[in-house]
Amino acid sequence: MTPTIKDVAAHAGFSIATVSRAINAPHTVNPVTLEKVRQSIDALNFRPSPLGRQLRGERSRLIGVVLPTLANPVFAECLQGIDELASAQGYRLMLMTTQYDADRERRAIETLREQRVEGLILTVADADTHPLLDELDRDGMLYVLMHNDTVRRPSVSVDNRQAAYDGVRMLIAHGHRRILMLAGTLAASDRARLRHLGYTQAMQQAGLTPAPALEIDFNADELAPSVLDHLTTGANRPTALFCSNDLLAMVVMRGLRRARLQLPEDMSILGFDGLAMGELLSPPLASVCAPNREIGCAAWQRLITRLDGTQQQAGFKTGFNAGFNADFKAGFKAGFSETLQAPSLSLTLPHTLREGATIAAISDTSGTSSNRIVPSLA
Amino acid sequence: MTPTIKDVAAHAGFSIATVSRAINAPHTVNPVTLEKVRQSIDALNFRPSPLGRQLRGERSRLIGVVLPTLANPVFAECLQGIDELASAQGYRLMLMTTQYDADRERRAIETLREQRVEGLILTVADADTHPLLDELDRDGMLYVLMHNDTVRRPSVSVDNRQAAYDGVRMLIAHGHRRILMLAGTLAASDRARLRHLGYTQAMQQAGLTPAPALEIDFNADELAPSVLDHLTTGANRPTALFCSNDLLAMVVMRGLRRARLQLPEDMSILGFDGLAMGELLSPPLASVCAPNREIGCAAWQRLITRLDGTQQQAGFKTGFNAGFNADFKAGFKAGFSETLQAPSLSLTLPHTLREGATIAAISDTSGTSSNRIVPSLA
DNA sequence: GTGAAAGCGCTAACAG
DNA sequence: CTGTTAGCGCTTTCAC
Repeated sequence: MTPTIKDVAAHAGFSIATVSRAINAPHTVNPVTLEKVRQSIDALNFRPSPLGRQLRGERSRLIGVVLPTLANPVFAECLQGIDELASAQGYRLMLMTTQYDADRERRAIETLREQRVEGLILTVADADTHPLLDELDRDGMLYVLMHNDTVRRPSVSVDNRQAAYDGVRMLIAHGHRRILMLAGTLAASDRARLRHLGYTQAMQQAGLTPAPALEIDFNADELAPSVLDHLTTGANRPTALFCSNDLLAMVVMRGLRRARLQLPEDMSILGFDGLAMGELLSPPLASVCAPNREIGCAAWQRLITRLDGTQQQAGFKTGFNAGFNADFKAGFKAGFSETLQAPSLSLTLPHTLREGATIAAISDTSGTSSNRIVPSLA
Repeated sequence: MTPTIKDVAAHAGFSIATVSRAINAPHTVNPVTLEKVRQSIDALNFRPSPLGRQLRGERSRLIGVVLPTLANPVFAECLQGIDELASAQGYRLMLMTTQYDADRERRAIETLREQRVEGLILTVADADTHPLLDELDRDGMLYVLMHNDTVRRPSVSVDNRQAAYDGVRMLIAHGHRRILMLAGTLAASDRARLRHLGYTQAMQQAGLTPAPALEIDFNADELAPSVLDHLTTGANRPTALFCSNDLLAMVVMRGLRRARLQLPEDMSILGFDGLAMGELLSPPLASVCAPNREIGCAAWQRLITRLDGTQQQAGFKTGFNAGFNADFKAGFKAGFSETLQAPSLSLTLPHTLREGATIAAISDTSGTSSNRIVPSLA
C-alpha cells in the first residue's frame, strides 16, 4: 500500500536512518545522498506517517473541537476563526458536534482524547457543573471553552449578563415597557441563564416587571398557537421580544409575519449573537453581538499559549510561568478586558449592540399604536 | 504523562497482552482477571491510544473532509449531514477549509493523507481539471466529491445545469425577459459554469438573449457603484437576477435595498442553494434548492460503501464487486436517480424550486411597471 | 556521513 | 487462560 520509510531506503540504497535524516535534518547528510533519497521519495510518492512520529513521542499537532451544532452559524463563525489560525500554524483540527447532548459531549471528549489531541476547544451546555471538565483539569488535559460564560474555567466569551442587560436597556430606551424574553430549548445552558438574568436586572432597574423566559421550540416549522396567542393578544401583550439568539429571532419573526404582524411596527425584536447574516435580513436584525470569529481566535490563542507553556515547562527550557505570562500579554495586546484577579481563567470579549431596524420606538406608554392586523408582504 | 497499556499491566499485575485482550476480546479472558484489569484501567484512567492500533495496521476510522469555507452555510449544512452519519458509525472527521484556494486544497489533501485518513469527502473549485484528484485515483485513495458536478469522478451533487435551467424557466414563466445572472468570484468553479450554461439554455430556448455572468465581489460591504448602475439604470436594465448562490443573493438584496429599490417590485431575485435560512428571510428568498444535508449524507454513504468494498476485497472475504453492488443498491434504495451507465461515478440528487416571494410577476412586456424609486423600510 | 538498534503503544501469532 | 515476542513507521542515540 502506502510506501514507508523502508521502501524509500531500499529504493535509494541507504538505511532508514539516513532517509529520516534527509527529511528531518537535511544539512546533516551528504548532498549527493540527499539528492538520491529525495528522488526516491518523489518516485515512490512517499509521505512520512505522522503516526510513527507521534508514537515516537512527538507532538500530534492535533486539536479537538467540540461544538453543539453547525446549523447555528454562531458556531460556524467561531470555527472559522479557529480554523484560520490552526491551519496557519500547522495544526490540524478534529471536529465533533454534540447537538447539546451531554452524552455526546462525553463521547466526543473521550474520542478526541483517545486520538491524543494536544488540547481541546469546546462549547458545552453547562460549564460549571460539568464533571468531564473536572476530569480534564485533573488529568492536565488543556482546554479552553468558547461562549461558556464562567469564571471557574478557562474560557472566552462575552459577558452574557451584561450584554443582555445592555440590550434590554436599549429596548427600554426606545420606550418599550412590556418586554418578553424568548429562549430556545437550551434554556438549561449557562449563557441562556445569564442572559435572562441580565434581562431581569434591566427590567427591574427600570421599574418594570420581568417575566420568566418563554421557551420556544426551535425546530418547529411554526410557532405554537399558544405562544402566538401569548405574544399577540390581550392588553398586556409585549411590544418587544428579546430572543436568546439570532436564529430564534429569525424563526419568531417568520412566525409573527405569518400571523400578519408588521415588523417592527407591531412588535420589536432583539436578537443575541450578532450573526453576520442578520445584517443581510430585511429589516436588518437588531442584535446583541458577540465577536464570534474573534472568540474562536482568542480561544485558539489561549490554548496554544498554554500548550507552549507546558511544552516549555516539560523541556525545562524556560521559567515556570511563561505560559501564563505570554497568555496575559497576548490578551492585553488584543485589547481584551481581563478581570484583575490575574491570571484570570476567563477572558471576556466586548460585545456590541447592533441597532437594527427590527426595533421600533414607542411613544405611547400604552405600548402600541393599535391592534390592527395588516397583511404583510409575504 | 498519559498512561499506557504497560502501566495498566504493571498496575494489574498482568502482561500487556492480557490487558489488550481484556479490552479487545473480553470474553477470552478470565472474569476475575478481567475485573482486575478493568479496575486498573479505571484507576489510571487509561485510554488505548489509536496511534498504536493504527500503526499496527488497523483501520484509522478517520475520514478527511475538505471544504471551501464554513462561512457559507451550504457547506455547514453538508458537514452536518456527514457528521451525523460519521459519529453514528464510529468514525472521526478531520476538517480542513481551503477558501477556494488551489494551494490550500493541495495542502489539505496532503495533510489529511499523512494522517492516514481512510477516505476523503471534498468540495473543490474545479473537479475536472484537478491534478490532485488524479493522484488520489492513481494511489487508490478513496474519495467522494460533493457539489462538484462531474461525471468523471465519484461525486454527489444536483444537476447544476438542469437546476439553473429550471430556475430561469421559472423566472421566464413569471414574465421576465431581461434576466441577468450574477456570480461570485468563484466564477472559475465547475458548478458556476454549469449554472451559467443552464441559464443560457433557458434564455435561448425562450428566444431571449443571455448575457455573460456579472461577477460580484462577495465580501464587499456594498455593491460596486458600477454594478448598481448596471442593474438599475437604462431601459434595458434587468427585471430579474439569477444569483449563483443564496449568500450572494442576500448580499445583492441588501445592496438593492440600500439603493432604495423595492423587492420584489423593482427587481426579482432568484438564488441557488436553498439555504435553510433563506426561508426565514422576508420576503422568503426564492431559490433553486439543493438538498445539502442529503448531499453530505449520500457522499458519506458512497465513501463508506466503497471503503467496505475495498476492505472486504483486501480480506478476500467476498466477491470483487461487492463494493460497487452495495453502492448501487444503497443509491437505488434512497431514491437517487443514477445514470444508467452503471455503476456510475456521479450521483445526481434531485433539486427543487422554492418559489419565494422575491419573485414578482411581470405583466407588461416592457418588463417593469416604472422606474419609481420608493424608500424602503430600512 | 552513515548504519544498527532501541523504543514509542499496541495487536496478534504462537507457546505454554 | 496467560505470557512472550515480533513488528507496525518513525526518530534518535551510539557506534563506525
